[in-house]
Amino acid sequence: MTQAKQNYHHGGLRPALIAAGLDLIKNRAADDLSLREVARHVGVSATAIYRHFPDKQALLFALCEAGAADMAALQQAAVDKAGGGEPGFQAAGRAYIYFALANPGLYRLMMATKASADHYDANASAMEGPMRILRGCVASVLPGNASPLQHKVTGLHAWSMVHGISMLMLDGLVAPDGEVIDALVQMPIERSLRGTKFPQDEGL
Amino acid sequence: MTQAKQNYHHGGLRPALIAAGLDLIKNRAADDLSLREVARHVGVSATAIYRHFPDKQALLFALCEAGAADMAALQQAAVDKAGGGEPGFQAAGRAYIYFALANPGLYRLMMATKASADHYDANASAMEGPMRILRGCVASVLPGNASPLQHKVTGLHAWSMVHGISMLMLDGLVAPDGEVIDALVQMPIERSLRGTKFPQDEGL
DNA sequence: TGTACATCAGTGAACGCGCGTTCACTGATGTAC
DNA sequence: TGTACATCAGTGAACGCGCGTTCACTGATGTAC
Repeated sequence: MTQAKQNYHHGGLRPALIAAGLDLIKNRAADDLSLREVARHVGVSATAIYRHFPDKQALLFALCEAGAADMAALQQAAVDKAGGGEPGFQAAGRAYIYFALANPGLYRLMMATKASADHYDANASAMEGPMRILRGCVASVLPGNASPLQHKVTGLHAWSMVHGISMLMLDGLVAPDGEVIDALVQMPIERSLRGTKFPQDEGL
Repeated sequence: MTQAKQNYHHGGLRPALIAAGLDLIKNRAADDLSLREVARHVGVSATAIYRHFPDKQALLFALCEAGAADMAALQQAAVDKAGGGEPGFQAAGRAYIYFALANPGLYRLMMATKASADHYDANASAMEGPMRILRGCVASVLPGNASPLQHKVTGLHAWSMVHGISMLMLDGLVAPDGEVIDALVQMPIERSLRGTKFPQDEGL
């Protein structure tokens, strides 16, 4: 019986590290995560990580990508199940918030990690997936002749609101409450249905 | 000429420490701040701090209180200048966002420091001042017969939105833009003017 | 006004901690002949 | 199929860092007589 003296992973260490990182940070209150902790969790020496990631930032960025992919998938499923349109927009908002509430540390990390650190193209944000879904929802709800500014403001209205309420709840400043969440996620929709022009459009 | 061998502060070290802490953290990108750093900035040994604060959390909490007082004062001035009512509500929202953008590290600290740490009454949040102003604005804009739920949702709509857009801009996910800010801060007002009932009120 | 003394507000050295990262290494794998 | 060897994926020791906090201390202040 040969006892391996080295923890050989056959090239599968990278996914194992990512899985461990997600495991550790998901339900954490903060977005703190140390390399050594991840290595310990996998049962590997800390320095082994450097075979698969150039540095800590790279590992964290990989976690962000995995988190954003999860989130986007959940949102897309919610939109599809709701049948798109206004109910789809609401469902996407709810999915966003509930993802954040269910994955405090990971969500914080995703928002805190400047889309690029110093290693990546600044234009390639990990949040690209959720953002594309948001744009789709906005488009499905605004009238066909809506201006780019209307698209932009409606999207930011929705994003800032779901992000804001998620953070307030995660930080313990607002008690989590499904009724409140339901009421909030329809705000951008009500707004869009009125078709009001923005002040700028009226020259105010 | 007697050279003092000890940096004696005549009981004024505490305010000096708070001022130094604010000075250091205000324009920082993150909410990191070390005791030793504050002490260095004041020109005092790190351990001197323990004469005035039981521990680091206490110093940080003092910074939060000072920051929240600043913010509330700016908001109140904005409301007064705008003459209250709807313009006052908008002005308070703008003041909130611009405070956050102008004081990144401090604002983050204020929101991250769980209103209480382990040293304080969990009910006494440092954000009490700004929250009171928000409630006043909501009341001045809603009809007299508005339900408590309407007050709650309108307030949370506004708070989550200004908090959300502030964080998105601070985190570099959305480019700071006065036009967008102007458009967003009037969302809760437009909503309130419609006087629509909430789904729950209609039994939906 | 001068002096003795209690109290208070600083000091520097030290503790123990965990971190990210580097280094020279060793053992495992897979490939060419 | 067996062997020599290049490559690759791990290892443990060590570096230097800054941190929050404790400790026994000393020098400054203010007060009672």
